[in-house]
Amino acid sequence: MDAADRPHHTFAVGSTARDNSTGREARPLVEAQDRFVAAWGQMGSVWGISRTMAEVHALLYITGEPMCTDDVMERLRISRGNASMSLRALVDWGIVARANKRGDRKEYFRAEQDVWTMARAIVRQRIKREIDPMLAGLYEIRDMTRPDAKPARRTDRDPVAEHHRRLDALVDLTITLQRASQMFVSSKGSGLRAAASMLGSAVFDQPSKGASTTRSGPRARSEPGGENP
Amino acid sequence: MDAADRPHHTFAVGSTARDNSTGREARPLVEAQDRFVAAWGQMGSVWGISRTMAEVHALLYITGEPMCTDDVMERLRISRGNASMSLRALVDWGIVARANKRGDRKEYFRAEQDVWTMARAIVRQRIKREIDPMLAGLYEIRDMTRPDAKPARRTDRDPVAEHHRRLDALVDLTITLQRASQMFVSSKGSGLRAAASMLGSAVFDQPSKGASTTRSGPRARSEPGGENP
DNA sequence: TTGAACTTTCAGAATAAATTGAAACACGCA
DNA sequence: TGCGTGTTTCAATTTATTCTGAAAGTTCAA
Repeated sequence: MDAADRPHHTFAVGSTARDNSTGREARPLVEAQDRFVAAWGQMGSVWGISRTMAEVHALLYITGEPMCTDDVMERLRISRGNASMSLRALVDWGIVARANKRGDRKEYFRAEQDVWTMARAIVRQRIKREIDPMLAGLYEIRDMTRPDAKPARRTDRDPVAEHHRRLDALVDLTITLQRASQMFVSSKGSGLRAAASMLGSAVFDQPSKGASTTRSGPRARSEPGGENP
Repeated sequence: MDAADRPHHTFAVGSTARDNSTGREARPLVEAQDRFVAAWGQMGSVWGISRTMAEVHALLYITGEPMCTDDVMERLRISRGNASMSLRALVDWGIVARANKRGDRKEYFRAEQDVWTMARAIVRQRIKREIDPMLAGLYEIRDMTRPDAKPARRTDRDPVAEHHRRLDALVDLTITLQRASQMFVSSKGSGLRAAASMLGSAVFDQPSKGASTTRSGPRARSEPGGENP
């Protein structure tokens, strides 16, 4: 189940085999581009953005050319509305920029070409859209039950206390993830790689007992582990 | 639009307010649990697993109790089939374990209670299901076009060369992500946090100018086992 | 081997999400 | 102002995903 899934994309190439400095390699190149577009689209649907939006991004990235709405519509065979929405969303995410060609009133769009900059923009958005709200939710839920003034009849097996402990553990995990991500976002160059190669395989780990539950305070930093696929 | 979305879950509590050592705090506790279940379910759909699967996991985690299929069905008001599938998937992911109660033929399930262990299991699966296949795909696509023996008429503006450069940059990013994730997976304790606090804020980044694109050769260690989600 | 107690499967139904296309909307210019 | 060009919106529709529930499958004790 790869590219064979959406035949209309995979082969939508035909007429689009446009001019290349050397006309020669054109067809295979375009086919490879389409394959990439399809693959990236799949990936997109796995990480929660619409398949089309990911495809539009893939197209802009892999060709490197600024394109206007019509170019995208034609190449991807999608409707004007869809193309417009997807482009706008990509601009919102900060991985595609508007660009104007002089003497042409149309708006063109070009994808960020540096993959690390792109990755940072994506992580930034995910912090904002996923991590932050999750954290807010966890706090709110935790506060639905009072820690219960009296430390429970018998100290053992207090369900509410355990419930709080579990939420706190999750809060702790989430905060760490948030900080690590923020650090990556504010890094320069290929931040993650530098960080990763620094840590010998040995450095990881530490006991880690009592989770920190308190809302703020400077702490961890590192790579977005498996965070943002 | 928070919990108000799915009224049937948010209020499915009624009869379920079961015995707690102290019957007192029961209702608020159960409500907080349901709220957590709903929140975690939302999150799940963002990261590509089904809402129900995430809800089942949330329930098992937040109660800390081993539960059988019927318990889950009743509490979440879902069908037997759905409960069964979700539980199995969670076991596959390695974040829920089967457990048996003596003198009871039913199968019980309990969620991993250590959040870091849980996070590692999740990252492990995502490497396998998302990163590895993506990497395999990128290599395959890159190989669709030959690097073109002759170094191009004019050295500048060779579309195929640029195409390769872009794919290589992505490969590089993906491999780094893969390695960082693998490192997290094989860490102990609260790996990420420990690692994070090690690196001063300064270490990040490195010039990384012309994108270290030359990766080529080594096929990385993906597991193109052909299988995907 | 039989059958009660559980679990898994899967076709169809229900639900959710993405897409289209045409109308409404901006903008700059003669 | 009125017009041509280009962009955005959104109700209706199409497509994809998830859920149900009953039937089929397992397992084990007797």
